[in-house]
Amino acid sequence: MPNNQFKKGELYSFITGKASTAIARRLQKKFNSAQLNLTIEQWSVLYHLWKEDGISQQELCNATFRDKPSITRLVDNLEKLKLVKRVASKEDRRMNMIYLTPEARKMQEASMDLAEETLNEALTGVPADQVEICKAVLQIVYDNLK
Amino acid sequence: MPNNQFKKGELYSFITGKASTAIARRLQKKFNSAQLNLTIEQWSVLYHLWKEDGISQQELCNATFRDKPSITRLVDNLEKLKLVKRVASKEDRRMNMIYLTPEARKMQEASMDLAEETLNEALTGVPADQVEICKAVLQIVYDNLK
DNA sequence: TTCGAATAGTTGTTTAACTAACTATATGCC
DNA sequence: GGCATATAGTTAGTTAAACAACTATTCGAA
Repeated sequence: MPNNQFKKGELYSFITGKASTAIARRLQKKFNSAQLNLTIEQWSVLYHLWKEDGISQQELCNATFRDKPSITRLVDNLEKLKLVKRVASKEDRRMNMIYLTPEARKMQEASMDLAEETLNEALTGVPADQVEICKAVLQIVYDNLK
Repeated sequence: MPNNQFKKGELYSFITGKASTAIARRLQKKFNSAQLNLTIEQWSVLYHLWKEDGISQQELCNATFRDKPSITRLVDNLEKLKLVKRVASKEDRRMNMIYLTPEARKMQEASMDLAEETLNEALTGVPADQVEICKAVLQIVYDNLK
């Protein structure tokens, strides 16, 4: 049952997601200024590996909401940068387990600090309770469409 | 002055914008099913031209939050699809004024209906006042980073 | 009036998303 | 055991975003 909250005139910015692209753009510039040679997409993969590495590409697909070809290419590029290694699983030879290199571990703190800084800039002037509501709405939207 | 609303553990989904990509993906599938041979990015350009055509590429850049090369290529592809025409301005020969073709005008209603339907699906179960708060927050975020 | 700066748009390069088609390995059923 | 099916990952092709470098036209100030 549609709830018809949207009129045709206001569809645009919700669909095009200009806020999140602006955040990503700002963070990318901070990475460049800090000589962190990383794209936001590569960072988003490392983000999950910093929490736990030695996971399969399929698990990275689920964590980052990307399809398999996208992860194949991101891991390709991260491997070229010597930030991760593919290791064939012994239990299931179809799987590549992805491990961080020491260089990648060194980048965690600086890049997370820049991400936190970016979000604080983005959310300046927004009351904390509205941020919470916004996060909840975006989660519901994602779940509705999954 | 940062307001430190974010802990490091919850940065991810705000930056990666998974909700808006899910919406765009859903809408793209509806376009494909309806034989509307359009990408979401092409649609986002037509969206502004339906409101007013005969505008310059620069004006399309501002309206769609894209840079000039992106609009050049989107207009290239829309021209190949015979949905728009570039017409050199008589007052300022640097400018291309972009006009819709009759075929493009025919696509307005069906595509806007699908966009509205997609948003209603996305926002099922979200109270209207929370949608308003979320829209306001995303607008502030965009303005903060602009 | 002319020359430097600003503006409008294009082209080339890299990275990435998505789809479809593909290979290789594993699983499960007969 | 052998074959159909599912799963993990790769490759190819198209579209798009971001950035830098470029051309052409216009504007503005000495």
